[in-house]
Amino acid sequence: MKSRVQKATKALSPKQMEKVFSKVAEYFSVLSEPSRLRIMYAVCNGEKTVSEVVEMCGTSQANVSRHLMALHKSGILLRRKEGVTVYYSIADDATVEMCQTVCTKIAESIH
Amino acid sequence: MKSRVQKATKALSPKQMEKVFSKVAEYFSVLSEPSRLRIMYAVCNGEKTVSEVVEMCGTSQANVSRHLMALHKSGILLRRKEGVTVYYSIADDATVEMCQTVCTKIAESIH
DNA sequence: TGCTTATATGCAAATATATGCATATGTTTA
DNA sequence: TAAACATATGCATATATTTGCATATAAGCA
Repeated sequence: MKSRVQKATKALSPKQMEKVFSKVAEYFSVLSEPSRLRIMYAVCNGEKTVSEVVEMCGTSQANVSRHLMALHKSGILLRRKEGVTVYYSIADDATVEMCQTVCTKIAESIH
Repeated sequence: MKSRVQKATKALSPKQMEKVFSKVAEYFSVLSEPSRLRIMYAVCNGEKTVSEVVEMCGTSQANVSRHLMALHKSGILLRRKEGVTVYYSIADDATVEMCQTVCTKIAESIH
């Protein structure tokens, strides 16, 4: 009997597998920076403007902007422009839930 | 009412939060390389030796060894030595399930 | 002891990534 | 149109990461 992972990927050719691995790696890569996790934490309670995130995170505007853009380009955040202001929000709750699961597990192990 | 993420981290000081973010980032970082995901895929069906993984992945022995070690040090893989041979296996099914969830989502979006 | 096999590691080169600083873009208001 | 404000981006630099190659370590066997 095949494993769950094999089931999930059984229809894929080796070349397609490579593509999946590379995309999945990209996805995790976006979440592999403390600065971006801080930003995720700021945004995960509801839509925020760039300035709001800057204030919440205490990093430079340029940096926050770039990270928000990266999170958006990877599909993790939605981006909405209203006049001069740009709002970012969670695109997919699954990502937040995943982060929360990992955070909780690690937070517990810190005590 | 607080969000789930806030609940999960409400007891933590800013300094502890930083520590959590940095550890979580590290965790995702380990999964953010196609080579390591390939290795995870090779190992996720059951314990494998380094040589077996080398053969399955078609990468150099040095690389596979290093990646396996990284996965082990981050707590994702278990490591068991028997004579000259070293066996690696999944330490925590949660990680594999998470990878599988992400893989499936991305594999679907490839068609 | 010497040889073979399995695994790990040191080092250097190539490549990627994050950051700060300055500045561009684009929108609103006077 | 000019000035003010919000956001994005180009460039240089610092830092980290991956990889290949050679070699170390360590166990088993002749």
